This record gives sequence, structure tokens and C-alpha cells, in this order.
Amino acid sequence: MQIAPAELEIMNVLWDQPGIGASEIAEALKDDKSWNIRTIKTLVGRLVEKGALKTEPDGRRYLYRPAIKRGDYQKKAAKQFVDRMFGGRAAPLVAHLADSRGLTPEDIADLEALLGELRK
Amino acid sequence: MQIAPAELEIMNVLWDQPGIGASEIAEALKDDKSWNIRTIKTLVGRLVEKGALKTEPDGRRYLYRPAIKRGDYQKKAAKQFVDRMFGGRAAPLVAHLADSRGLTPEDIADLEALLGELRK
DNA sequence: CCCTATTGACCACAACTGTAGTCAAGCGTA
DNA sequence: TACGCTTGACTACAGTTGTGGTCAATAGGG
Repeated sequence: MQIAPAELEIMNVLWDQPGIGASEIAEALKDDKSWNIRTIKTLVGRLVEKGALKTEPDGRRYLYRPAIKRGDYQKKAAKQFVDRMFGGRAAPLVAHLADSRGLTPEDIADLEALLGELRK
Repeated sequence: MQIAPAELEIMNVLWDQPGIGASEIAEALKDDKSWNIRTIKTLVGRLVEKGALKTEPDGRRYLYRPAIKRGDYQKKAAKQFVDRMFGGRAAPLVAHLADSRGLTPEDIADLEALLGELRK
């Protein structure tokens, strides 16, 4: 299943608040994206078509919720990205993130904990 | 500058072997991709158009070499990816990679070294 | 010297993306 | 009750992407 960038914005909203309708999605996005409600409906429609969202009737409208788990999708996307961009090696990716200050001290602490796990 | 996935394959070849022609690119890719030479030429043409590749005449043909640095592009792409997919947090990304066995022991060693640097 | 294979230039075309418009049906308000 | 706003369904349309075809010039093999 492949999700386009604009569609991912919709998914992110629904992963955070499953079971809302199109107008609530629009509400959640109004500060970040200046999308027409019709644009949002088109994106939602495409996600339903491709099976990424499930619908649930609520009177005259639908409520939507993700049909795939956020973590599952993230994992797949991460692997694909690292393969494409870094030939499958994760370390250079982390190095770049560190270099562009993409790592907060908290991230670094998390990574250390994670490595502690992996070392075992 | 935005580089599509198929175009990135071409860039990867040219980052490894700058200054080759279309047929050499095809040669380098023949095991991974079953692309017609024309497809490769189209992709190369688009990369030249968008300024990602520079040309250098060599008799009747052109040799190509990247106009942008691999590291620069990787850094930008990594940041964009983490922002889009993980809200800017790198640690969850690494956790996913670890989980999907995307990390080799060598990666783990590299990451430890890297964290040693960052901790300072 | 002629034919074939290669090259860049240009063209084709369907699927996917981003961004919205039109339409008809119904809910809620004056 | 008559209207306007909201909703889903369908349509539009240009730009990007993946994949490759056509064409004319030309370099190289026989």
C-alpha cells in the first residue's frame, strides 16, 4: 500500500483521532495546511479506495478510521527510505540527522537506551 | 530540487562513478533494474533539465556527473522524511529500523561511536 | 564505401498527485 | 415550508513519474 505525502497528512490526523469525519479532519489541519474542504474529501476518498481508511456511517455522513497501523506503515516506509537513500545502512542516516541538529538531547538519550537493548 | 525514486537510482550510479555516459549507467544498473536504455536516457535527461546533473561532451555523446553532493541531498531528504513520517523525532525511526532487522551489528557499532561523539 | 548500432532530441501515454469544481440529496433554521 | 449549508459522488485538469517509441545523424565494422 502506497500513501502519497498529502494523503499522509490525513492519515496522521486520523491516527491521532480515529473515528472523525471530514469536517473534523479539516478543523485539525487548518493551521498547518490551507486546504479546501473538497481537497480533503478527495484525499480521504482516495485513501478509502486504496484501503487505508475504513468508513463508518454516522447519519448522513461517514466517520473514518485507519485500516492500517501507524507503526506498521512507519516501519515499512523507514525501511524503504533507508534502502533507497542509504543503501540500507542506517548509521549514515542517523549521522545526517545529528549533523542537521535533527536530534534533540532527548533523542540522543532514547537512542542510547535503544542501543543498550540492541547490544544485548 | 526534487528527485524522483527512479531518478535517484541514476544519481546513485553517478555519485559512485561520476563522468560516465548513458550506456555505462545502463551497464551499472543492468543487474538491479531491467530498464530499457531509452528509459535511462529519459531519466538522465530529466535530471539534466532540473540541474541535478551536468553534461560534458565526449565526441558524439555526453558524459554526466552530479551537480549536487550526495551528502547534501541525503541530509535534506533525511530531514524531510523524518519530519513527514515521524514528526521530526529520529529515535522512533531508529527503533523501527532496529525492529525490522534493518540494523547490522556493524550499524550498531557505528551508532555507538556516533553517540559517543554526540554525548560530548 | 555501405549498413548497422548507438546517441541525443523529441514525443507518447497512462497512472499517480495536488488541488479543486459541480451536482443532487438531505438537515437544520428562519 | 422554503432555503441554504454540508455531505458524498463524480469530474477536471495540469504536473510528475515510469516506461518506452520515433527520428535523424553519425561512428565503426566489414
